[in-house]
Amino acid sequence: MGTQDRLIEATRELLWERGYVGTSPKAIQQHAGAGQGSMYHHFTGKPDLALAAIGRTAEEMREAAGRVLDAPGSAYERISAYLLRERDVLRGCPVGRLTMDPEVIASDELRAPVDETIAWLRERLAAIVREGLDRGEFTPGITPDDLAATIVATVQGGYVLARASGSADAFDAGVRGLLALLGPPVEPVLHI
Amino acid sequence: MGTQDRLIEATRELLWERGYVGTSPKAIQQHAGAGQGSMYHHFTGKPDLALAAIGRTAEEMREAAGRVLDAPGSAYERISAYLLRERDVLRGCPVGRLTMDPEVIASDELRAPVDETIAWLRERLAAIVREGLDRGEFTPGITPDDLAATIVATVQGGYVLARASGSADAFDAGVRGLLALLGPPVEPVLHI
DNA sequence: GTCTATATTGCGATAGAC
DNA sequence: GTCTATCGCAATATAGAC
Repeated sequence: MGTQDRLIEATRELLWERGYVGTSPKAIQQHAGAGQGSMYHHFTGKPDLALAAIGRTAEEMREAAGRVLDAPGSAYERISAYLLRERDVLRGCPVGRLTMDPEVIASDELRAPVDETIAWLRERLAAIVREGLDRGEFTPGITPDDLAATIVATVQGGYVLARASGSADAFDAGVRGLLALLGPPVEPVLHI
Repeated sequence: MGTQDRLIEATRELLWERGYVGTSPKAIQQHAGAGQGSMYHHFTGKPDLALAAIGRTAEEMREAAGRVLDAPGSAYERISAYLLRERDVLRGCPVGRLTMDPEVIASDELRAPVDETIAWLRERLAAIVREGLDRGEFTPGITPDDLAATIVATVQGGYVLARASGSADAFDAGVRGLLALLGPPVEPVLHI
């Protein structure tokens, strides 16, 4: 891994842990084992470096979520797999946490990858809900876009509850509550 | 309003807007119209001031939520009123946003009021869900503590979606999705 | 209680040698 | 490409006059 990569990786870690306003160039350099000159050679400054880091994190998140959502199974099973997927709950979501950062929100450039990632996730889940509705898995009257927003919000809010209480239990409780409302999964009618 | 009060109010605003790591003593003094000496006379330093500010915000939030949750009506109606209560969606939750702050989470003193407020809210909602279950408003099999966590998570996560997209619509969508799963409210059996 | 002065450290970046 | 030197400014206080 080259110096440039190490700088990006260090920035990703620190943005996840401390956010944008809480992350200093010096801290990044120390984590990356790189000097000042090195950092300012590869990047124009902190915003440029953050943009590269956020972009990489967003891409990784889409890949990880995509793997779960693309797996075979009923709509309920795939949503359930997404909700129950392994997570570092107490660390929170490396993308979602950036929405609480005033400087990220103030910058269209930095906010864009955050917005796009969450929008992508909502659309992906809405499509799965639509499939489930077509197959009679969910009670009719459900609006796919709304339910998709609820699913993503439950996850993002679950991190808040977990970090407030200092325990991952709160996240799990929120997920169980949502799954209980969604299920138990109705056996689909077999079209033989 | 005395200088001490103005300092606390300024800190509350800035903590809400920028979080703990993003809020400097100098910014607090400027917002409060107070000098350095004044601030360090009334408070021992930034953590002390933040503690006073967070305490007041937490108290205010419990009062506001309590007013909605204590109103008369069915469990569904009270939960619905809580979810639909007026909010400054794009500003986020002044208590929940603190969970993303590394220095708040690292300090037991600063985290305590955050933890207690969210725990109080979850317990309050769980009690209402229990009432609703007793009256047959919800499908049996629902676990009150879990559903309470889902409700709070939907709100907290709704802020994340809204801030990511730059629009309150995402928050509303998440709430609609949850209400659709919870309802439509079944007419309770009348015990005449 | 509030003010100004001062101190130390870190932030965020530029310059120029190697 | 990486290093050290330097810069101007802000963070987070302390000291002591008024």
